[in-house]
Parts: sequence; C-alpha cells; structure tokens
Amino acid sequence: MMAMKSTRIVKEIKDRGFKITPQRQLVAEALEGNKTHPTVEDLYKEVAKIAPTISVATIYKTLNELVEIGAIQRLDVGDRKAHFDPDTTPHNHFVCLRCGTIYDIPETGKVNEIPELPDFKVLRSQTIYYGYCKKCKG
Amino acid sequence: MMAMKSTRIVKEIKDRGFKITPQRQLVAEALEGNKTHPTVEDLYKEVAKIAPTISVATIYKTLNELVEIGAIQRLDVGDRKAHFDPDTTPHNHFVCLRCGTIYDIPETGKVNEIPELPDFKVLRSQTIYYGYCKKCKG
DNA sequence: ATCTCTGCAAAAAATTTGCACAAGG
DNA sequence: CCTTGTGCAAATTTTTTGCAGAGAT
Repeated sequence: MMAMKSTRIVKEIKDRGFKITPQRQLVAEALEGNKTHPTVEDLYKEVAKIAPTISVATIYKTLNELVEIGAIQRLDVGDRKAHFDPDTTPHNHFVCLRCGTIYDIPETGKVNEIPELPDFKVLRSQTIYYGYCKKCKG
Repeated sequence: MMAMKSTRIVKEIKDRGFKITPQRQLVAEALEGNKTHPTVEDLYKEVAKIAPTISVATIYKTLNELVEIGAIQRLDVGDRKAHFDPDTTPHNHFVCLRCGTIYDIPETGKVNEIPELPDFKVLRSQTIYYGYCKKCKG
C-alpha cells in the first residue's frame, strides 16, 4: 500500500466515482501544482520512476479521464503533442518558438473576456501567445 | 500545361523563390479564400480530384513551406489534426465541440490586443473559443 | 548539367483499442 | 463473483524522411 496523499485532482476522481488506484494516484500527484505543462511522455517518465511497470496506455487513459471530468485541461500549442495543465482557472499561455517552453500568463481581464457571439454558446476560451522568451530573445 | 491562376498565395511562393509547380499551384488554389480550415486529408482529397497521382507527402511538404513563408497559418484546435487557414490577418476561431466545425470570429480589438509582457517578445497571438454552434446548441 | 521538386514507400511519432488477467469491493 | 482498471501488444492515425527519378532552367 502506498501513501495516499489527497490532492485536489484525487478528490475530483473520487467525486466522479472513479477508483483511486496507485496509477491514478501517481498521475494525479505528478500533475498537481505542476507548472511545466508536461506531455504524455514527460508524465510517463515521471511516474515510471516510482511505478516502473506502468504502461503508456494507462497514462493516456487516465489523462483522457481527467480531461473529461474537467480536473485538468489539454493544451495544444502546435508541436503536435498534447500538453496537460492542472490549472483549469482562466489564464493564458506563452509558447517560446525557440525553446518550446510554455509559460503561464495571468489573465488580463480584457483578453479573457468572452465576447457575445450571437450564433454560438461559448463555454471557454484559450489564448496562446507565440514569440521568444527571456532566455531565447537575446 | 494548366491554367495558372495567380492567387495571393502563388505570388508569395514566387516571391520566396520557390517554383510554381502544378502541385503547389493546386494546393494554393485549394486554400485561397478557403474558410473551412481544412486538414491535410481534406486538401489531399480536394487536390487529388484534379491531380490523382499527387502524394500526401507533397501536400505535407507544400503546406509546411507555406506556413514557413507565412503565406498561410497552421491551426491546432485540439483534435490532433493540423488545420490550415489562408487568412493570416488577426482574427480568432470558434470550435464547435459537437460537430467540430471551425468558424472565423472577427477580432474584437480587445481580445487581439497583445499585452506588454516584460520577459517576452510576443510575435503573435491566437484565441480559440470552444462551445456549441447554432446548428448544435439546440 | 544542375538544381529543385515529386512520388513512393518506409519510418517515426502520437494515440487508441482489444483483450486477458489482476485487484478490490 | 462482478465490476473496474491495468498492462501488453497490436492497430490506427498523423506526420516526416530518404531516395531515385522527373522536370525545368
């Protein structure tokens, strides 16, 4: 039996009636508070340190569940890999075109305002800025 | 020899010193003024009607070139397929979560404003709205 | 001739699926 | 037991790459 830290994500898994398995626990812990916007591979490597027999398929399944229940969000920045963000509150992202790092950008109020679009029911929005970060623009 | 319509995209290909081949001409024509945000497959099918021997690899190569020279833009909306948009002027997109249709949303001024981010050199931004379109929200 | 571009096929990368078995109520 | 979840492997899907030959100056 492993130590069962009860994180926010773990709680959301429970609330939705999913079982807390060691695998889900580890994926949840790897994501909780994680600001690096990891890919599936990143998370797989991270979790595999502790549970070396876990399979990538389980990571994919778990992540898809977490996205479906709204515990985390998927982030597509154009590198053809899914990134995952445990922060589901309104905020934006900056992607460095040179090093690929994804930074959180606090919402400005203006940008995150959802305009009234007569023919659409808008549920959420997502703004991505592209450019060069401090490390790379020099 | 085919009819060589000189579209904006064709012009940008020329200006960059690339040759205007029948394949590039057809991909350019398929994109010019296209508001449907087609995928590679969409474009392949479209172009293959006229040039049945064209290969998907050529479509990919052409599209990547066009994106690199800034003649068109790549659009990632979360369905794990690249979409392409010949409109490179500032505007946003709405993605219907039910039918997957991508709609153009005119810029509001507010949303497309790029905030001053001290540690970043912002080159462009991209806002995507998610929800249900008129056809699907009923 | 030379340089570029295309088509084919193979490879690579990312993600999903099917199924037998394990785990836990 | 019965349901749910895992791991493995295979299958799918999307995209890239290598190379020989075609085409255009």
